[in-house]
Parts: sequence; structure tokens; C-alpha cells
Amino acid sequence: MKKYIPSQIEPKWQKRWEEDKLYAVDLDKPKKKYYLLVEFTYPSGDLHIGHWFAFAVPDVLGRMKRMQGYNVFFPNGFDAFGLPAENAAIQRGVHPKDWTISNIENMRKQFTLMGAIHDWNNQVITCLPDYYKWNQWIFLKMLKKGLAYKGKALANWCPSCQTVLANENVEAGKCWRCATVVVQKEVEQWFLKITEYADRLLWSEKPDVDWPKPIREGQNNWIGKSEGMDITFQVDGSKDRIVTYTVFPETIFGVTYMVLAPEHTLVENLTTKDNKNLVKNYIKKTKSKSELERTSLEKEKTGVFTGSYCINPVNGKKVPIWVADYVIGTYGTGAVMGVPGSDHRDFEFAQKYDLEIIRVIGKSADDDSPVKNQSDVLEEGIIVNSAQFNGLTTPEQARDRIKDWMEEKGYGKRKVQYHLHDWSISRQRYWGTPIPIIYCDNCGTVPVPEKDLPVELPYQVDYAPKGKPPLATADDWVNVKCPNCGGKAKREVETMDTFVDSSWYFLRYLDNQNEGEIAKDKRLTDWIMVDIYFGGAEHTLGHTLYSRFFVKFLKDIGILKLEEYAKKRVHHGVILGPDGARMSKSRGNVVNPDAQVKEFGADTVRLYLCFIGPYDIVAPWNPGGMHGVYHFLQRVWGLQEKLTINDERLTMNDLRMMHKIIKKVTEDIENIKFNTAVAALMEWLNYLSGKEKVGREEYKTLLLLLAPFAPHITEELWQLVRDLFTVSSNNDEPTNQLTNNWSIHQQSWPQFDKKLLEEEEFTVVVQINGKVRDNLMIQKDMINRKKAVENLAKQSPKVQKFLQGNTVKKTIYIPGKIISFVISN
RNA sequence: GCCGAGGUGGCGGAAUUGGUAGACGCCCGGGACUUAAGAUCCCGUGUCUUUCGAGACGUGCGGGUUCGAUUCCCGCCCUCGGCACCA
Repeated sequence: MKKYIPSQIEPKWQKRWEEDKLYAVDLDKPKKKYYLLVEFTYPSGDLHIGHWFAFAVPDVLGRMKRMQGYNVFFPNGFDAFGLPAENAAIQRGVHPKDWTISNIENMRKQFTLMGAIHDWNNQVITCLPDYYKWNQWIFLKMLKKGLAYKGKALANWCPSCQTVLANENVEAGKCWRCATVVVQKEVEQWFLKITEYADRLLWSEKPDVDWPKPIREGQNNWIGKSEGMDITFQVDGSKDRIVTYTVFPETIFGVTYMVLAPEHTLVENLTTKDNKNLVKNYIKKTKSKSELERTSLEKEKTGVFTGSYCINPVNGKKVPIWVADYVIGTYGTGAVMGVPGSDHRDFEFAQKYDLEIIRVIGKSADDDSPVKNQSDVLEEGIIVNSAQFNGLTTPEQARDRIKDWMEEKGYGKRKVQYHLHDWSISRQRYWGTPIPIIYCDNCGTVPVPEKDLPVELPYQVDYAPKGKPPLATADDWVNVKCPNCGGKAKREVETMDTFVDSSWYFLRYLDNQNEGEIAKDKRLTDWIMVDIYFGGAEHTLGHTLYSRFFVKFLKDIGILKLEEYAKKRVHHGVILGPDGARMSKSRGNVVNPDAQVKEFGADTVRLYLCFIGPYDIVAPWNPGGMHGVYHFLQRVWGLQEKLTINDERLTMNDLRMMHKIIKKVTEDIENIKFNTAVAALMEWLNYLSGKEKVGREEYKTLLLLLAPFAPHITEELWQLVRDLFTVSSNNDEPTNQLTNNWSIHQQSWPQFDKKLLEEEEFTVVVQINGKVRDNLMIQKDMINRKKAVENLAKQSPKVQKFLQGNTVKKTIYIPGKIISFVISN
């Protein structure tokens, strides 16, 4: 027997599989299709162990499905636009495109070491024009439907770089590049109107697709639908009106003040002379604060009085109007009614500034106790001090009745409000999809005609200009004729958020050569439902929400027929460094998969990643664990010494064990429980190692079950003993099927036989007052005879010891499992 | 603060329509083989007590339901991930 040396067998089989096109998928044959999708990767240049975890483990599922006869499509690609390429360009003077393309080449080589069944013929690279053309196309379709629009929004702004910064590029309130203090500035940007789809993006209680509950709840919370009311307050002595939004209209009688956001348009009008300076200073201070400071850092609320008052419509009460930065201009109406008796935050504010506090929700109908502490504040209970509504319980009885009454009287109007904002897609960057818009001196904003797509990204630009986006430096590109009037015009110089790219890439896999359409029609109907989608939990509120939005939009314009695009979503975990911290170059705890492959082989790395724990685990890399699975593979290798062709040696126990393991491994892979599937294989190997000889059927089944996990070693062993399997026990000629399908990965997945799983003997545990005292072995035919089992149990000396001198009050028998005596003592 | 996930040996973890807690692997200890080391194979391995038969305790903490609770209920503590002072 040769020694098991992974480096001698792995490249050999990878090459052969590639040559024989073992994993090529014919997308025109949708019969028994299985679309396996893993979130594509950013081409950072190096494949790290996280990529292996993300791709090699789902590959196990894909391989089993193939052996089960499915036409498995497991494409891969690169999310190739984005900031790191631009940073590399600035720091090292490499062009982002060259940097990205060479990274992709390198990573594809590293991907092949994994031994995955990827179909690279259908790869997607988002930075190529034939891909991003369709970003532009979708954008134009949205523009046509009014779902893409230009608007203003607050953004992080670096006054020195003259550019908008993403949150992750603001470090402690300063620009990551030049350390200038970042300010909030209103900037014109392109938006996609995702809020239009808010209701459809909300998950129902029982959706048709199998997505984890945490992601559904997370998205629903993020969308944040609330059903409340806009209530109008007249400003005292003025024509101005303040509209305030609330989800608690039942507390309207408890309003004792009004608060406006500093950005509110009425603030200037409402501020009286005496208060001008105070308010002005306050607003100035607010502006210097970043959103971060205004929200999380500042726990204590601050505010100033404007000097004006407004009138509560329900009771004519005059209440003071304040300005406070805890009210956000962009949420609701930018005005909040203060109900300190029934809201903890309002209470804190009222107490600090000595504002009136009225109880409108009490513990009982006659509860008129003063609200003096936070603990006296009640958000739910019985309505008091509220005229005809006293005595109603909140929110059930009171809320809708008060809403009805207020609408009837014209005091307010029901309104649905979402937390979700429209999606800003403008980036002042080079390395992204150009937004297909032309600004004409005569015609204004003109969309690029569809026939002129793609608007290609120019190669020659200054990536780090001061004061304008990089594309603005490419004069030849920027200056164009207006497609409408032929007059002088300029292109939009901003590019799209890269989340646009990833919102529909799973469609493009279905045909990236077909330039006339987004993907082939037939494949969009036959293949598009992704059967299982693996990815990171960090995309709960980003990518997966955006892509659901895109799919719904594409359905509305007739491209797709689906409301959801993935039948099932599975989250993977995170592999930490051996020190338990997140892997990072600066920490020096990065595990290099190539080095691991060199030392142990790809099969061991794959197997370890399966075995490390549940697939959604966050766990450190443990080098000792690698030794464990490597050892296991060596033992599998050594098992060939015990192989015999004499199948008659299989006992009932052997058969039962084998079929039990087939069932366990099959079901565990299907249910994404790879760790216990591997444990079952180890358990069986331990069993087989204990035997003198291993039967042909056992050996074959072990290789087949192990093949998805460790494709190389099983292929090698299969080829060594294949002839033994092709000859049936009565020495017939080898069957054609096996000679054509030379590879183990072309074989059928083992089936288990239910009949062979049935046990002959059962272990019954004997308990006395719930404590285990003995075990009984009983035969199958005895299983339902309680009395007999009871008698048998009572004969046990160990049991007798505890029963002696006591009376059995009760006997519980669970057939084949437990007999439990309850005694008094 | 809110939302979500979780807390089981020295370590990663297994077992939940309530039924022998610790599968499988790592580490560690002992033995075989070897001149030796390594590799490999076999045995042991939750804690404490023990007359070596066994006994008590044990799944973050405190209660409860039950013949029986890691699993169900009530009240806490801690860790991780996410976030929006959301009216």
C-alpha cells in the first residue's frame, strides 16, 4: 500500500475533472435543476479561509445533490467594483481595473485548489461593460417608472477632500484619508424609491420561501412600518400649523409641549425676539455635531424654548413649542408632541426643563396619581383625564376609537410611516457603474437612450482629485452631445453604489454571453428560482433586502415571474483566528488556506471546515482539529488493507450500521448539519476498523458517502478498487454504466433500506424516582408487554436494592425506552 | 436602550413533540511496537467521595411544573452580532 500523500493525488484529479468537463452544466436542460448560490466575492487578491468556509462547505451539498441525480448549477463570480481598488490605485499607482483583473485571475487559481464543482463557464464579473450595462438598463427602467429620482439628503462630507464619505470611512468623526473633521451636508444624490416597495418587502408570518426567522424579523424591523396619525396643531396667534406624527394618539389629552427638530422649517418663524439668540446658538451647535454625536453619544436630552405656543386641537390647551436635537428632521414630520405622563423620553425632557406633566394613562379608571418618577410613567393601562374616553383600556379599545373620533372632527389623519429610507446610490467615485444620465444646457436632465448603453467607464482619469468626482477629470468623456437636441451637454460624473451590482447578479449567471437581454428568457423562467442561497448574516439589512426589491421590480416590468428569488437562505458563520479574534493582517492571525492545503491537502481542509461546528458558528480556527480530520482520512486510506470481496460476511449488525449511517449522512447534509454528518462517518470508520475484514458493499458505501466531503482521496481510492465494484457477485461482465461514468462523483448516492434500520434488541432504562438504576436488554417481541418488562426490571438485584422496604406507587413504561418506578420514602 | 442569537467537560461541539447528558474530534494520561524519536495501534479520560461493588453532584444563576427538565414556565446574570433617541 502506498502512503496517503494529498499533494500527489489532488492536482491530478482536479485536472482530470476539468478535462472531462465533469461539472459543466447544460443550462438548456432544466430538468431536476438545482441552483446552488453562494454570495459572490470581492476580488481583494487573496482567497482566505473564510472563502473556503463559504464555498467549500456548500460544495458538499452540491456534490451530494449531483450524486442524487440533480442537475446542479453552482456558479461563481466576482463583485468587482468598489473602494479597495480605488485605494490601491491611489496608494500604489496601479489602475483599478488592472488591479482587479489580476486579483481575479489569482483568486480563480486559488479557487480551483478547493476542488469545488464550480461552473466557471458562467462566471460573472461586475466591472465589465457587458455586466454593468444592465445596471444602467435597470436604472433607466426605474427612472421611467419614477422609481429613480434626484433628491437631497444629509451625507458625511469631508470639506478637505470635497467628497461624500461612507459611514465606514468616517473614523471617530474624522475623514479616514486626511483626518479632517467630517460635517453633515445636504447633497444632491440619486435615489431608488425602495420605500414604494416597503409593504411588499415586509415578510408575512408564514412566507412561501424558507428564510430564517431572524433575517425576516430583522428586515421587518428595519422597514419599520408603523400605523399612526398626523395631528395638526394651530400655532397660537399665527396662521402657521404644526403637523406632528404619533403612533399613540390615545395620549393626545396628555400633551403639554411640542418639540421641533432644529431643521424644521417653522423654527425661524416661531422663535420670538427674546429667544432668538438662544435658538440660533442651539441650532449652530447642533450643526457642528455629527449624526453620531446627536444620536448615540449624547444620552442627555437638550433643547430650547422658542417663545411660541400652539393649541392642542382636542381640548384647546396652549402648550409651549421647543426645539431639540433628539427630534430628527427626516423622520415623521420633524415634530413630536410631548406626552411626559406616558412616554419615558418625554418625561425625562419635561423633568429637566420643568414642563407640566399630566397623567392620561393610569392603573385604574380613577387613578389620578401624580407622575413624579420614571416608574410612575405608564405607556399602557386605563385612559384617564381624557374627557369621553376615560375608562378605556389602551391600546386595544382606545386607540382606534380616538383615531376615528379625531378623523371625524378633522383634528388628524391616519398615516402609515416607514423607517426605511429611499436608497441613495450616488457615489463620488471612479470604480463603479456610471449613472446613465446626461445634463443638457437646453433639455435639462436627459436619460441616455437604451441603444447607447453601456456608458463605458473611461480608463484615463485622476482618481484622487480635490473638489470633484474622479470622472469629472475625463473631459473627453464628460462632454457629449445631448441625445435629445444635439446641443452641448455633460455626463453625470457620479457612479452607482456597488450594492446595485449585487442586487441581480444571480440572473446574469444564467447567461452572461447573451448581450441582447439581461439573461435568456427561458432560463429566467426555468432556472431562476435559487434553490438554496448561502451567505453572511451581515447582509440581512443590505444585500438581501436590496436584491428582493430588485426582483420585485423586475417582476413588475415583466422580466421575472417571481416575487422572491431564493427558496431557502442559509447563513454561514465566521472563522476567527487561532487567538479567537477576527482574522486581520494587522493582528497577524490570518490562516492562509493555501499553506494549509500544502500541509494537509484540500480534502482535510474541507473536512475540517465541515466538522468545526454548526455551519452558522463563529469559532476560532483550531490547528488540532485539522490533525483530527487528517488522521481520519489516513485511517480511511488504510482501510483498503481490510477490504474483502466476500460480501457474505456482512452480519445483521453490519447492515444495520451501514444503513443507519447512510440515513444519518444523507439527512444531515440535506439539513446543513455537516458536522454531525462527519461525526457519523467517523463513528462508522471506528466500527469498520474494529472488524477483521470490510465487505465490498461497506467499503464502496463509505467511499460514496465520503465523496462530497473529500472528493480527491475518495476518487483515488475508487480508482484503485473500482474493478471490484463493477463485477457483481456472480462474476458478470462489468456494467456499461460504470465504465462510462468512470469517476466516483458520477455514481449514484447510496440509498438506505428502512427495513434494515429496525433494531432486534432494545435497551430499556430502569429508573426509580427519576434516577437511572439499571439497564435491561429486551427482544423486539417483548417491547409492548409492560407487565413482562416490569417483572424483568424487578428481578434486577440493583433495582431490588432500591425497592426493598418501599411500596411502588406508580409505574411508568415508555415502550422500548424507559421503565420508571415511583416509590415513597 | 431596543432587536436578534447564544451560555453544556481542559477545548470545538453532540443530544431538545421532556426519557441513560457529554456522540464525534482535539488535548491529556497509561500501554504496545521501536535501539530511540516520530508515526501507528490499543486502553482511559465531567467533578467529588469510595470499602473499587458503587454513591453523590453536574448543562450560566434562582425558583416552579413533572415519576423524570440541557429541553417547558417565571424571574435574573453574562457573552456575541445588529441598530434607529423613530415620536
